[in-house]
Amino acid sequence: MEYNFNRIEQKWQECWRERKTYKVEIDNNKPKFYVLDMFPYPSGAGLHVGHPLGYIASDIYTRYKRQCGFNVLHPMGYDAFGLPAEQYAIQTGQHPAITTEQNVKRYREQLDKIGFSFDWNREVKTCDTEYYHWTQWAFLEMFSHYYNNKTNKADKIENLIAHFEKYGTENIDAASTSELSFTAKEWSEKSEKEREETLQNYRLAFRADTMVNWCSGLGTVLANDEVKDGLSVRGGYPVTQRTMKQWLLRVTAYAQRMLDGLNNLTWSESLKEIQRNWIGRSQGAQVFFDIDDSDKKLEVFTTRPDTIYGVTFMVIAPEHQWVYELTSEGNKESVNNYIEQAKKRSERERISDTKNVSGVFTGSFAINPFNGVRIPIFISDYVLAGYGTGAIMAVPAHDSRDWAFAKHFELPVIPVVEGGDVTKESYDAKSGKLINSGIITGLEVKEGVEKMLEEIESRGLGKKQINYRLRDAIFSRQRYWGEPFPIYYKDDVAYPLRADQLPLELPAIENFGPTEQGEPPLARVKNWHTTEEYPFELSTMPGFAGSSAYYLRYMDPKNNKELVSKEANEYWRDVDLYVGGIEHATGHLMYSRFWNMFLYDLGYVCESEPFKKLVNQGMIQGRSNFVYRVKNSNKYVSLGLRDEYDTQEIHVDVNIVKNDILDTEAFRNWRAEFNDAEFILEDGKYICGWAVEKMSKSMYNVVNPDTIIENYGADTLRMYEMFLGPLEQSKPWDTNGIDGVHKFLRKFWRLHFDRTSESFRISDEKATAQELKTLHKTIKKIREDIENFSFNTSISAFMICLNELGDCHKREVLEPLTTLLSPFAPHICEELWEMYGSSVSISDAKFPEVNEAYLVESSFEYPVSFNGKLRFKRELPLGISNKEIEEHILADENTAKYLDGKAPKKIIIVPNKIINIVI
RNA sequence: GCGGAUAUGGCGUAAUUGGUAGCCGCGCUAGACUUAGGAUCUAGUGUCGUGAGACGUGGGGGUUCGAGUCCCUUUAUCCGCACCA
Repeated sequence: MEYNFNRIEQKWQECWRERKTYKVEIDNNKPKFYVLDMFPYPSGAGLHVGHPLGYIASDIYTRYKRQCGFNVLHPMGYDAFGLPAEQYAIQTGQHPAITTEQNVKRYREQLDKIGFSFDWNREVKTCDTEYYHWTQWAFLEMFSHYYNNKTNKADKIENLIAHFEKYGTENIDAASTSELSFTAKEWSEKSEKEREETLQNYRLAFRADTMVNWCSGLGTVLANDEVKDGLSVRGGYPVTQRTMKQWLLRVTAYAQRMLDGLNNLTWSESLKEIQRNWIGRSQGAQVFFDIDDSDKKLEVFTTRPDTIYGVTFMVIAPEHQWVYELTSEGNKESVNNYIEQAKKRSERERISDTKNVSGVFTGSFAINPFNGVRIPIFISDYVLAGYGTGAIMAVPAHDSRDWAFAKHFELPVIPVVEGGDVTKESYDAKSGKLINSGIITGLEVKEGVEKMLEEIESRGLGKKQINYRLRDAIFSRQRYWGEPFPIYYKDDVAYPLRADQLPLELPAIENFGPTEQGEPPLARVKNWHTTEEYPFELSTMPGFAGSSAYYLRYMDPKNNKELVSKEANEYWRDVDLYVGGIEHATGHLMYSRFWNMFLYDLGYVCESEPFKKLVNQGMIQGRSNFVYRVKNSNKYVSLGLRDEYDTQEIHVDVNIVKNDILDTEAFRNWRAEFNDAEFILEDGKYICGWAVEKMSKSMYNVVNPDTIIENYGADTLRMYEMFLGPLEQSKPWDTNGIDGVHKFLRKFWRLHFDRTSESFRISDEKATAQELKTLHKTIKKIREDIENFSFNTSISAFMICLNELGDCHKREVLEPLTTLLSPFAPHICEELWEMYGSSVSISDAKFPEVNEAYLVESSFEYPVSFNGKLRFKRELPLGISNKEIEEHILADENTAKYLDGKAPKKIIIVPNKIINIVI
């Protein structure tokens, strides 16, 4: 019987659906295991062959774990709110909900064809009201909590208010936008509006005037991780800096915990490093500098307090709050000009223009607190308003940026660390002896830092401080297709809805663009207010809101009383294995950890980290094919002959090319312009050129899983995707080579059938020792490979196994082999499993165990080397002593030949490895 | 500039973790069976050499009886961050 993969796969996919084979429930008799894929954004283009790579890997692992006796949670859903559907809506008027629904349907069809073991009963869509109910709920919880640095966890805002009522800000150590100071009496005298403004300084979800990334192309603000090189990640529109009133999440409160938490996670080092860089912890000191003729003190942050004697000027950012106060009469004009210019520059210009030094003198002077020297204060955009205090003490001798600035404005450069020649360039190294440095002269840099920190604190000039690069996440988007904020305004003061008023449903609208006044689309909704007619917030939440806690919702997706029940959470706990792309390193994976830690503080979840182990699958790039058109003709020349002509390279659809050979008929039919194409062939074939490029429609290199499944079957697709190379490596998709794994499956199928009668027939004959050895070697290898996510080598192991078995039709060998193969190729194995006479799904079969007894060897073939060069091999029994081995070898006639009369200097014997004789 | 990763046949890759480099697959070559094959099967396939053999894991150096693997140095490619004080 032929291996009819189309029939088999369809049959089993239907069967699994009907029997609900992959439905999971809490089962306290079994250990749990949670395997999660990053849920997709259902885009209009559908899945290409690169998308399921991670899903296939996680599915293999899921099926394996299940056969090993775990109760495995393996859900799937859709990250359905987002920009593309909304951009499409603006262009076409088609409601994003409809577009999304269509795309979800298409995704589901494509996913189903690959044969995944998802529990679809637990499907979530972030745009479903029942789902975003809990996104809104979490937001309200953040709104009503602040971060207590003393207990190092989130605490109820009521407790903070109670403290204010009794003691004011005294003894408060809380994460805040700015440090406030007031008494209990002052608090009691505040109006309701003033109190709310004060509380916004502490809330974990809060509203503030803040410098934001404004993207006029998308008509919305963006978070830092949504901007790259001054352009929006989605769409590539330019981004400018602006001050706007926005909702933010105080993720910075959790910076240290997010940093520490990384140490206990089984994530790749590179991914952890990306998060560490993104958090960007730096330890240093806050120092106040007196300002000449003023009672103000300029606050700076420095990681090098040891270089304070080398400070020759100060620099503040153009956006610094004291810019105007520090500017003297005579400098007003130039300062104003500079600030105006700085405002106009986009983020992109500022980034690309880092080599040009620019700045302007304010006319003010600061006083160095250690040597009393009067130092000028400048304004320059190389100092960022958003980091530290927006002001720096400049040490040109030991900081390259300060050095460039000093050279440009001809400011003095005073070396304070021995080691470099500061007339040529700054000496930035953090080692050497301190010189010209008063009380710390002669100390090493490290000692100097310590000493200065003590001095700064004891003299009351400042204190030790830790700064983070991480910014609070801007949480509002001036967009329609997202979760509405459960917030209304009374007298411009934000009030939360009560939990029992949730969910606040996203109202339907018809025009999805911003209003003429530039307000968000929700401003078009007539009844967008509470029953008391207080207006709701017009912004919606960003994409990461919905994806931050979806892994919790899968545990208990239909619960309409809470995000997740205690029972479900305590059983499923956290994600044991998370598979997804590295592109979420600074976005989703940061926000999710923050969100989870917050819920952990409140006692809603029992694990502080959501994703224990994480595997980043590589990106699948496209492999484009080219034809070469002879210029000014409709002739096309094959790759090897193109040098003889003047040609033009044209992308050709990879689906009409096989093994780089063009299907010339299909090419003629591909597009009208090629209808009468002529070909200059080599060896009767048209060979195409190729290149690795991004997989995209415009390169005609998109390969759909559907096409592959039609031609080779889902099992072949699954195995080939794994065979392509190590999971974590990026690689181009190349359909060449798929025949190899397909042939393997066909061969495996044929072993179960009688050649002549074509009926299912396997023999009950006892397996030979050699066959059992091959089988158990393979079981061992496959087990190790799956645990190590080395799926490419496990496919090789299967192939080797079949090669070694040859024409073996024995049940004793083939039946365990079928189970072993079933996580990789579930359809064909289910079909065979049924023929073996089983009535249950193969996913309930026990994963084969290794019997080491079959693997025991009695002898070992030693490679014998002379001076490290292999000369011959000698088989010797196992377990004999090194002395006996030596005797055997010295007695060997080959040895005598290679020794050539000389005596060996040394004989190295590594049991079961090698024998090396040094002459 | 800082940080991370990678480099092995014509191609994708493998190597028991310091012990026979190139497993497995693609491609290619030859043969068999075929009316035919982009089907199937068999054999071969790192380079040079008729051969014995020599050379070979981006380049250079080192440690070692022995290095793809460890150390130093250098080059190239990819990724992340980037006036972060």
